[in-house]
Amino acid sequence: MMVSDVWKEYESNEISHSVAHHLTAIHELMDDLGYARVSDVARALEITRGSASLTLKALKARGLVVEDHNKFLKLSEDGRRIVDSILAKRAVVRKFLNEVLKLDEHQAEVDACKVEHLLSAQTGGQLLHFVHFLLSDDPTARQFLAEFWSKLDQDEEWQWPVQDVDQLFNLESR
Amino acid sequence: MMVSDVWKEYESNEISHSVAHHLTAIHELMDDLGYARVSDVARALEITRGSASLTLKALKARGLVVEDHNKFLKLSEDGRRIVDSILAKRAVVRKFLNEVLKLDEHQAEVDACKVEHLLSAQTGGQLLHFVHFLLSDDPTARQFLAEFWSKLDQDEEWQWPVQDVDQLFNLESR
DNA sequence: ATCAGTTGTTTTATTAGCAAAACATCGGTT
DNA sequence: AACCGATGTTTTGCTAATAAAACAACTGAT
Repeated sequence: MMVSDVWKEYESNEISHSVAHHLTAIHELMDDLGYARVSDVARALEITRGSASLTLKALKARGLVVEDHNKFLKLSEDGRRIVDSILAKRAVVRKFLNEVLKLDEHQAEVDACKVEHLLSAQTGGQLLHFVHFLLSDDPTARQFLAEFWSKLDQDEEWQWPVQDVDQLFNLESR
Repeated sequence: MMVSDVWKEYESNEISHSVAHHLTAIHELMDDLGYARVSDVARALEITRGSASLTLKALKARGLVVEDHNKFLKLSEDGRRIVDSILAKRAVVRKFLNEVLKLDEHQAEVDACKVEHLLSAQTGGQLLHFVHFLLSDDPTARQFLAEFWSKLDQDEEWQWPVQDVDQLFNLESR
């Protein structure tokens, strides 16, 4: 497959990492404080008020954030839907990394946070399906996980990156 | 968990999406053409020669790319290791998305391309373990996949994003 | 030998995202 | 009334990554 067709879709993503976190910050501030102003967002993200002011101005222009009569911020309907999808993806990725792949909580959180805004809705949905079944009471799922984890313990000396991924997977050479 | 601790690690990533693709472009051009010049990289990535020239100059300064006596580019030892780890992560993510979660090949390629440079080595390694076992001949793995896929077929009307992720996973509300 | 095409670089400009600093405003204290 | 602190905005400057355009150098064909 040609690379050039695919790689530019990264930039064409409508929700950048920064935007994703400005929006989720508003969401969490509403939960925690009951309100969210420019300064609160700036504090939550540990950036200056000036930076937050500019980014949030753009988000108001895009209709994702609305401003109260007294400078209080709120997510619009569109903004709320975006935050919901991002938090859902973050939750399912974090759960998969931590509870299935057994990565420590911090690493799972960091990696989930990095990819949450990049995964397609399809990918998020399928992953949710997968993790839900995998961590369910289904005996086949239980047995599979038990065997996987026991194999993990055996192979603890295993190192990344590998040279033989292609051989391992029998990948076509493109 | 506090968000502010985590979200800034995104920018602190030493390998940006752009850098990842400049490096892998050189790798693939060496395979396909036997050589890689600035113009070849620019063509492969569909950017201007000027842009490629500047980015590659920075990569030479970082020691990831070395230049021949006659403007021919090559990956350094460090550059080669980075490309290896990126391609390995891309391959395993693509395989997981396509062959396990049953996303179509294009979607799997796009999503893998987006996250390949962001995943930690640990995450890549664990995912490789997981996918390797999941797609092996092990009867438990086979049975698990068969049951998962049959459930997928049953739930085809399923929609993303969901409102009940928390309920589904019994997530703490932070 | 000239002319055309390719190549590589540099300069200028743009966008996103940040910091830093200056500025204005508002609210409460004294 | 004067002051202080918090808030919000704007301006300036920075970096990464791009485009566009100008320029220089090399190559090959006629």
